Amino acid sequence: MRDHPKLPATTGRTPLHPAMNEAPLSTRPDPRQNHLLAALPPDVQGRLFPHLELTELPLRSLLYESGRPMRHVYFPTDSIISMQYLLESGASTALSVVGNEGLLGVNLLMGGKSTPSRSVVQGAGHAYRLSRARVKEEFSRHGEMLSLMLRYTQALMTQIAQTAVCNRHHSIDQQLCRWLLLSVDRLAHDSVTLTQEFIANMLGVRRAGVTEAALRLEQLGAISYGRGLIKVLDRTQLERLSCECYRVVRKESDALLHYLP
Amino acid sequence: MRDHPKLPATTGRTPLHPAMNEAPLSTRPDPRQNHLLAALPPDVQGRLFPHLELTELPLRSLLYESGRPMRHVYFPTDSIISMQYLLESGASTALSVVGNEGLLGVNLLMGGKSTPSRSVVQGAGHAYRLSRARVKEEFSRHGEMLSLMLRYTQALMTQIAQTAVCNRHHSIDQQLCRWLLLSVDRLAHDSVTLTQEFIANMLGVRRAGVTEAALRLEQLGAISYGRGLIKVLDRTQLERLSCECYRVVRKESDALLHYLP
DNA sequence: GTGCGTTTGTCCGCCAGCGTACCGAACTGC
DNA sequence: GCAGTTCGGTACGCTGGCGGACAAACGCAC
Repeated sequence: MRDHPKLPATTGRTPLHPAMNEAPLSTRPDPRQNHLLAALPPDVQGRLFPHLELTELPLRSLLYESGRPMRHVYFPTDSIISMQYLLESGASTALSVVGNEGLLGVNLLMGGKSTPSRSVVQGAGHAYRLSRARVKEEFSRHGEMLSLMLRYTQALMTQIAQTAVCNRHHSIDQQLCRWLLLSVDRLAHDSVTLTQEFIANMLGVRRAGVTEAALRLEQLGAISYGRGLIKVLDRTQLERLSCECYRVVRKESDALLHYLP
Repeated sequence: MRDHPKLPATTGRTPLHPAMNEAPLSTRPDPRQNHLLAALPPDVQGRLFPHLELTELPLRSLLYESGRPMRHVYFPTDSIISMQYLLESGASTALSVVGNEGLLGVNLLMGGKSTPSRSVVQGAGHAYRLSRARVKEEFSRHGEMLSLMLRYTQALMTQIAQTAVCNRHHSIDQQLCRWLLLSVDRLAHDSVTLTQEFIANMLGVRRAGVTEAALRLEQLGAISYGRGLIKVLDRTQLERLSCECYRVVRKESDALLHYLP
């Protein structure tokens, strides 16, 4: 009963499968900006890298739509994508945040064709993608690719689980901190370009609720912001204000993925 | 800030690894009561079944403790287990409900050794278990076992994700309905033996909140209950009163697992 | 530099759920 | 059959976040 209809958000404003902008090889960013791709052994890289398609991901475009067939697996390089669930009422909740530490489309890897959730670009940038067939083929070799992706899946599950916990027990302030930290961790710089409206949609709260929380964080000197740009000024403080959920997710991903080759 | 310290729940009251009660082979329940075990091809069954250990799971015992090494994968036959996260404050939230349709310990399968969550028996009964080594060995064959478990993992992720959504947007009444349905779906009969206190711990809400919700459901004729026993009288109504979260989870698991061999 | 759409700040009434506490009824053990 | 414990019902004041709405600040386009 706490549903609050929201604009159907980004649906329809942007194409479902954003045009693939294939840049000339010489100017392509290094696929190894993505930690998972970087962690693959040379022989696997040799097989896969020629098939990677560079894809431009404009803000608010959709990688996957709920229930629709998924055609590719995406490896973000400098983009950030949120998995979120859109309710019948139009409200939504973000389930996880994925950047260059991970990939999108784990279900494809696991034999599924779609998910109930959708994936929205929350930080414009790029990703490399591989077709379903190509990924399956590599998967069927049961090599390093498989075990790496499975480990990542665990980290992702932890993140989703912790979102559930956070949604039940923690204040908007704490959730905003968690979410800012998760986003900033996945960027080379320390600013997130998003409006409060968008953030409210991510967290599944009122826009006004985000305004109030952001004001408090600004007064504490943890962030500064304005018109769609949030700068993290004091990371340490943000971590202190955040709930245990952030720390749990961080610790778990570090443990599972940070000792990559 | 909405944390509300609870009794550290079942911790310490019951042994972490409940004594394994190996029944004589003749009286062992059929492992195929568990849908996943049943779905394995005969050759895999032939390899694994001799190594299955029947385990008795008393109410409130723990299969896994947060952060502690996991030694077995469990396949419930007539028991129900909840994965839940225990917060520093002592509060908790259930992330998923697992019965004879699934298994516990997916992270083991995926190369992990522990999870931040713990697993609590919420319906006494039995499960078969396999040692980590045995499972890994079978997994390394990359056969039906692997693909089956991966498909189950997807269903589990959906359940956890939907818990996150539900926690954000739906009333206690709706969550109670969802949770009762998920539990009853995993039982041969239609009663759940649990106190309101325990349910409150699962959902991460006040005990009094559960009382109020249960009263409403009883007045509507959907359930009857008393002293730790809840009977589902009108399943259809319960589904109607429940939120979309239940339906999404149900549909997704059916799609992934119901067309099993 | 004017105008308009976007973004952010603020306000108000409302309520679900919280924390806490107390009580009686039902069951258990002796 | 009595004492002690567990379980469920109820009450009360409180508050975070909701829904809705309006206005000010900002910046882009012309």
